[in-house]
Amino acid sequence: MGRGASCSKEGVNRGAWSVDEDRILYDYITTHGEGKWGVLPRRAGLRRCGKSCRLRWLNYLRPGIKRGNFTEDEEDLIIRLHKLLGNRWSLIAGRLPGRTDNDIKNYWNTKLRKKVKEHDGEPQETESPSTIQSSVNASLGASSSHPMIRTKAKKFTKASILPQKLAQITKENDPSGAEEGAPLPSLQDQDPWNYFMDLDGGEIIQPNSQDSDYMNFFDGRMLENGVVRSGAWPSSSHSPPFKEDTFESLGFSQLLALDVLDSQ
DNA sequence: AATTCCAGCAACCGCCGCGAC
DNA sequence: TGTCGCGGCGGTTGCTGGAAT
Repeated sequence: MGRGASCSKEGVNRGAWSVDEDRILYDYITTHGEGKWGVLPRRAGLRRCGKSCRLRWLNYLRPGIKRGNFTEDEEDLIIRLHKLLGNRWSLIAGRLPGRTDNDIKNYWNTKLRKKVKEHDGEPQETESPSTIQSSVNASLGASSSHPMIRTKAKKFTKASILPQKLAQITKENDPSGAEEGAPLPSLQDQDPWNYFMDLDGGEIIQPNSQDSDYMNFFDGRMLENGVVRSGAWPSSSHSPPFKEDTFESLGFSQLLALDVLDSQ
């Protein structure tokens, strides 16, 4: 393979890691902690580049790594998350404890992609044509000849959701048809995935920006770590439609912002 | 038994964002 | 404000072992 500026020094081992190298790396990190990947190989006495050490640690040596077959639940979760997030492997991995992004990416490429492809090839009986992708495309005015868009998901620890949009989707998902001004129904007894699968990231979830109207609307009262804080809902008569721990129960400690690129 | 094919997986590459200076 | 280095991420490559021929 090619070069790699940070890994091009001569005398650097490449390829599969030996048991000794693993032991050295493991001992060093358990003693000194993660980070400082650039200087780690020299200090640890490894003839590897820092990136390689980081990858080896994160994908193989790190405690708590779950290896072996994926369960059906994990498969299902990956498929759902991939539908929602696309190839944001690190984010998907964050929702599957013990699984690494590389692991999930490989599993997707070798098994799930085919599985989903076969499934999608069958006639859709229940699924609405308004998939997430199409809704995003529609919001962008994208033509059908360019079904793929490039998205960039970013992590951020504070997020806001348009309350009007949440009220709308909450109302749409409420079969009883709550009246205007009535308290928003709780999602407690509903499948929260329904909401995530309908989310239009570019519309509901606030992209990274510090000076938008959304910020002003929320008057500085934000979701923190994806959790709606009590009292943060702008309308004093409405409780947040999401339970305090709704996101956390889904495994979401963070929300996502989808920045759509090449949108013109 | 030998060879070819292919799936699975570990590792690498290049790019990008972010913080430090 | 611009530059640089580091860390993180997604795409891709290439090795390995089992299945098929």
